[in-house]
Amino acid sequence: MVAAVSVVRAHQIVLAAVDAALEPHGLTFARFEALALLHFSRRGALPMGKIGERLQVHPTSVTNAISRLERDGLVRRVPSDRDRRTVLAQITPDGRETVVAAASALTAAGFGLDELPAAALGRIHDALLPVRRAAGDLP
Amino acid sequence: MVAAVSVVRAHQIVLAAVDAALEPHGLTFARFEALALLHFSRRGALPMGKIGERLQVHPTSVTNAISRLERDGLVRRVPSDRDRRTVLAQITPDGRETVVAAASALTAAGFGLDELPAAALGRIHDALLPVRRAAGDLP
DNA sequence: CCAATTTCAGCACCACTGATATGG
DNA sequence: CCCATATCAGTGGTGCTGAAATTG
Repeated sequence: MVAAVSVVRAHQIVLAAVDAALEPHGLTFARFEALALLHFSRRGALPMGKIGERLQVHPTSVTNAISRLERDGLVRRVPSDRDRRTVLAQITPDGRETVVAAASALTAAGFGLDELPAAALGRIHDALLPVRRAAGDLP
Repeated sequence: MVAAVSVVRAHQIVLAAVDAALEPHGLTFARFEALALLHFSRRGALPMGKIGERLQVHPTSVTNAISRLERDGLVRRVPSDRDRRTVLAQITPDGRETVVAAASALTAAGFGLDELPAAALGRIHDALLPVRRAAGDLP
């Protein structure tokens, strides 16, 4: 119980700091994740379904996030040439610019963890590994 | 960055399990927290503002959560006799019954952490302590 | 005919802002 | 007159379900 409350509380703290850092760039954490995923993908484009799979979110959430990113000109929807059912989300030059700037803002803000030494950050990551592994969040 | 993503991901996993355990009792995590806070309070009643302070949530969120708990008969709103501006949320017998049952369901579900040995849970808690301390979440 | 992919409409929840009524 | 307390209305975000269209 104590561990669960810790995780929930820590999340609120970290996410608040993350959102504050992202807000000036017009991004939420979910949308930043999607944009970063595209940025680091091979072709700068992925099928909608693949995005949901990687990010562990519902298909409709992907539709929603990508729609907003598209409205802001950070992503384009392009049809796949292999399967006419699938839609690819492709990051635009504007999108790449934004995601890089947002990432800088995040590191500058320290993710809400800026008071902590690197060793503490490592402990956090290591301690949470088994949780994520048990949930299939990691390979 | 890795630590921050770990916290966010772990939160999603834990909260999903927690919500699933709470759902049969008609509670969300936020409402469970509020109910538990009242249950363990001295008089079984606290001012709305005090609840928001302890739970680190917005005043309007408290109004919302308590309204729903009241609708379900788990809490009553009673005026304070010391300050006619303040409203006390008081847990009802039904509320106490529900919060105890929900807590059992939570421990039975293992908080989404049931695959982990106690040592791992301790490490999670300890690793996240400095985060919460830095944010003033702990005394 | 069935399955996969995406989208849409609709609902519940949470968090916030701004305005308001009441009272200290 | 100013501040505190709580509420309400409205907005944005997220996550789900159920249904639809299109294609494999």
